[in-house]
Amino acid sequence: MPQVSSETPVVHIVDDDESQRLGLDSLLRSVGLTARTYGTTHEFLKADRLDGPGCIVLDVRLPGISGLDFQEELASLGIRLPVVLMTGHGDIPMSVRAMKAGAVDFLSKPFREQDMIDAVTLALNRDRLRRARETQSVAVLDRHATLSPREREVMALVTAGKLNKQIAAELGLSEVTVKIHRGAAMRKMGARSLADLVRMADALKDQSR
Amino acid sequence: MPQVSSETPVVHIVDDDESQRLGLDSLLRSVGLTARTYGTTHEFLKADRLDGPGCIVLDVRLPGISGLDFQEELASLGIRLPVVLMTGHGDIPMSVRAMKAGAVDFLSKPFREQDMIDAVTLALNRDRLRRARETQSVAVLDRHATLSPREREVMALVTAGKLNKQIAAELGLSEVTVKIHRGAAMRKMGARSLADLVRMADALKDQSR
DNA sequence: GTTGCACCCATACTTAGGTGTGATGCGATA
DNA sequence: TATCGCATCACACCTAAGTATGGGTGCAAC
Repeated sequence: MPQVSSETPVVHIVDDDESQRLGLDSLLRSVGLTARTYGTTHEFLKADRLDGPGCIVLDVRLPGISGLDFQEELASLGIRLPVVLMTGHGDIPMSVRAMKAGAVDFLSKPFREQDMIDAVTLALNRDRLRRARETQSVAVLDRHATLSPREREVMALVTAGKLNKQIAAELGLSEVTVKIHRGAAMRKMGARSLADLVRMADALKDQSR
Repeated sequence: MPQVSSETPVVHIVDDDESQRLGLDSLLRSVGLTARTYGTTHEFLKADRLDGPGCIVLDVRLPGISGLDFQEELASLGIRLPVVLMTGHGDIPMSVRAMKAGAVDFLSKPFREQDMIDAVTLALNRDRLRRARETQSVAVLDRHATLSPREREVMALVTAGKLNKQIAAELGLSEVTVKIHRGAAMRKMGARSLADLVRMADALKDQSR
């Protein structure tokens, strides 16, 4: 039996039809993937490890809420797992809406098993990529949070390409003080060069967008 | 009559049905947009100003080639105008394929006029954004092309955060020489600070990807 | 063969960046 | 109240960066 560490990606299957759930579950297990099944979105949201690696396979027709609406709700909840949608009674506007909202794929039932496996594989890859980027920039964000307000201010101006002298004038400080804050920013951010710091500053901007 | 300068975005309509073409043309004109119509992809590809701002409204069923295939062909031809697809006999897999390939929207005929207008507006906005980014990084690319091989080499190491001393050692040069190349790179690239240069170097990397 | 360009370097000098010592004041918290 | 983090600055010192002067080579185009 494969070990399920917190690093093992989980495929979350949300479908109100139990036989569909079981079928999908065994399909994904047959290719070595780990799956969890849920009959409702509520049940899914109560589950843990939603912040771990994985993806979601979501039926469009669910009790109480449309899978499409739920897809948008996930975003506002900060759950950024890639979503694969499936439906038995879909139409083109539905699929277009789903894809616009960032779905990895939109499969009509009955689908070919290989199509589902491909979609899930793609979704997991996309998640892995996002996570890799995320861990990098979260580390930067954490370090940036340890800066004092002044240090942040100086860092912003330094990475904007200003000279210590100009920064001092702009903030009404002496040049020495700027150098001190600048040095502290470099140290706290773990930047080994100005180029490093510039890239971190840009990563912070991307983060906030 | 509105003036059509090279800055006016053009909506390229590709549809083999003439009445459809005319209808779309007048719809778009009614909201102040400039449109061109084509009965075949061939006719479209012979047109000029395909590198100007605009977007493409493409019927899926075309003589000789599927609109979906043509969408992919456009990419390989380097034509990066956003594409809005429409069809009278579409299905979900078609729409999903189109959206995966980057289509702005996929409309089933008959569509609501407002939906087409919205799609085209979105497409034009997307094009405007891409163009703005593009002109920036193309300018950087041009300037980078004026650097001598050594200057490029030094720029790469500088923007990697290395000290002149380290660069000199790595390239087997004296530190003065490195400074000269470095200064030349800054001048030719139009960088007013090291931070500037670092961002340009990163833009170059993005470009190549 | 001269002209132009890329490339290289030494010396000398100026400005910018970085650090350490030592000191002051402020506000929050233990 | 004492201590800690933050912010501030002066003085001194060192390294790094940038520029100018002046000179050298090799290569390719005209």
